[in-house]
Amino acid sequence: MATIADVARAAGVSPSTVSYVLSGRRPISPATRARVERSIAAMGYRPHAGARALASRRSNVLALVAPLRTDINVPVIMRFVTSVVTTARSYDHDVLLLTKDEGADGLTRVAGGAMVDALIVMDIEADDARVPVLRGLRQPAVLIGLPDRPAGISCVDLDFAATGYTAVQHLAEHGHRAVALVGPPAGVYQRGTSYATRLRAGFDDAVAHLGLRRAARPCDPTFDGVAACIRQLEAELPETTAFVVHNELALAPVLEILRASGRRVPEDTSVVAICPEDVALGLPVRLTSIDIPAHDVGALAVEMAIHLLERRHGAQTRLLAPALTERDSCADRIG
Amino acid sequence: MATIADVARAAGVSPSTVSYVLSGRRPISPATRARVERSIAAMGYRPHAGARALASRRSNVLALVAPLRTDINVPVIMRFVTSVVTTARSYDHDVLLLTKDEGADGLTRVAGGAMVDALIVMDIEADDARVPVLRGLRQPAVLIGLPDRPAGISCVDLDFAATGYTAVQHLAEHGHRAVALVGPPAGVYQRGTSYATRLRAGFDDAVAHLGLRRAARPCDPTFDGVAACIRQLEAELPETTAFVVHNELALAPVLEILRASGRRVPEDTSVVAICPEDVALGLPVRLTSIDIPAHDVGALAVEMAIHLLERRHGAQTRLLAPALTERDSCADRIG
DNA sequence: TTGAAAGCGATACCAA
DNA sequence: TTGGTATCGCTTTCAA
Repeated sequence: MATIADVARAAGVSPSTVSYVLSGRRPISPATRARVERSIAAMGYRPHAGARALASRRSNVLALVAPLRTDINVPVIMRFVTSVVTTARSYDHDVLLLTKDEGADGLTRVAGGAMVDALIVMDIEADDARVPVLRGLRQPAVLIGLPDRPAGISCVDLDFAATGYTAVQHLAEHGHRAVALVGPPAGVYQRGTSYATRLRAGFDDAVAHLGLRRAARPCDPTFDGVAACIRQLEAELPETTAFVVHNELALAPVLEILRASGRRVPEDTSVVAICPEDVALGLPVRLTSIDIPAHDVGALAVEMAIHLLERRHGAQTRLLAPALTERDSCADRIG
Repeated sequence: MATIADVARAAGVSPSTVSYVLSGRRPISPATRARVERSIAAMGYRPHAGARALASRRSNVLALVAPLRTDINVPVIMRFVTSVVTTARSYDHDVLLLTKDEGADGLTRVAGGAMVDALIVMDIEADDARVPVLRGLRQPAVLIGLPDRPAGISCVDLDFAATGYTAVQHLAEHGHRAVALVGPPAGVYQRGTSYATRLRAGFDDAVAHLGLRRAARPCDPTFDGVAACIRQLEAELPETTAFVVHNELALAPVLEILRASGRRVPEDTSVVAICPEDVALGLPVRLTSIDIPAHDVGALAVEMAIHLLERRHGAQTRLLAPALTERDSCADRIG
């Protein structure tokens, strides 16, 4: 493989000049630049990433820790990952993918070995053991999610509390007085994954402030699981006229079960979903929904990481405001 | 950060001894080893990945190129990714994730810069422009999928031709004489993604050999898309009594549409799915299915890459035999 | 505007 | 069984 010295020789300049042509960190005369660039192209030269990382103390790689489980919410995860990878590339970084299962050790491994310049960590739990570890690292970190004590670490996420509030408010404005929440699977709550509890808190707040009645349950995203969930919700609150569904995989079964039991959406029962837009559009009824802006959140996470690296700012928390889109699953409650 | 020299000094040995303790590439006396390991632990020493890559000509990173689009087949992709990442870790490698959108340039970039020791590439098209590029790289590559001309490159995949054949054969054994194929979205065929055409070929082979009639169509995985697809299939072959569905996202709509039009599964209409096991189990009817063994394929791809690196063998193609699991969506055709 | 050379932090060869 | 050290390929400071 050609090295920087080979290129320099071929161009009749010193290695440092080649380096500066590549980095643009000092002015180069047009003539020299042209000769160097021609040699680079002719030899198909690529800087050795390891050598570069060693000398510059920058790997140009971001770590992304994703919950690679098959049991939940896969399409949304994939959207975050896609957004992070493509945005990272636009900042000249690559992405090293770790699973959440590696836990804190994985973080110290890739950070300690200087494999990565910064870390982006998804699926943050309320009392996440990884947060103190991240605080101790040399590299900056951005959390996608919100732990109980985010001090000193950057976070970015949808504002799930506002999302829960907004969903209920919308239903209240349509005259609904009794609303039921179909939540994520029980495991999500048990792990303390904070988006679930935050949404629930906003939901409860709105119910209280607006003087409604409510029922709320976690929900397994299988057909039987959804059926059981709805049965329990209606046993608890028989006058329910609207559902807030915060569980992407449960959406199709919810619609199917309502239909099978003779309740039309939206004429008899209203539904507000919290899910990505294309999911809301891909079901038999076009769902009124609050988007999970995975693309924006992922891109913002990368930008924050890059800015942290450039010391453009310190740790900060950014919660994106929810946006509700009215479609065909919500109607006025008559009478 | 502590370096190997710091550790050596603290342990009263030379840097090379520390290196050999870490790599196990030469015998070390128990006493020395203990002292070194104690220093390593005490100082929290981690070898610098870049320095190591520079000196050893090994990054211990695998590139994984995945189709990070949101429009198709997301959960299966995620399974491949998960399997590759976890298996790579078991061979002491990390995974750099690239999107298919980066194309051949992405491959030459990470390979040319020696960021990775080997590449694993998903979603291979019949005449994939990346294959000749991979052939020219210094690093070995493993394709998940099967191009038209795989010479010189390792491939691993489910045997989709055998899968299509098996699905039809199973239906024929149950007395079905007219079968319809609900395929992947048209885009998948247009891109020439080979699994789609290979399955289709096996499907057609079986139909011919067993003397059946058939219709086959691509299918958009939205509710409306599936409805249109089924309508067209039945217009083309009104006597259809069974569906082979090679489109994960279409499964729920297919069942719903059949049910809505008064056809019971399996009493009136049989369905064989090609999909991951948990998808087959998560629908209102437990589906008779042929598993897409994403976990096995991903793990095998990593193992092949590692063996290629160790020069344990040369390029080879491995197609995994399909396994059909009978569940509740297939019944004998009476009369 | 450019060059020379000192690191960066490992590995692995050559000696002992 | 261990040590010394050249080497990997680049960045960046210091000089010119």
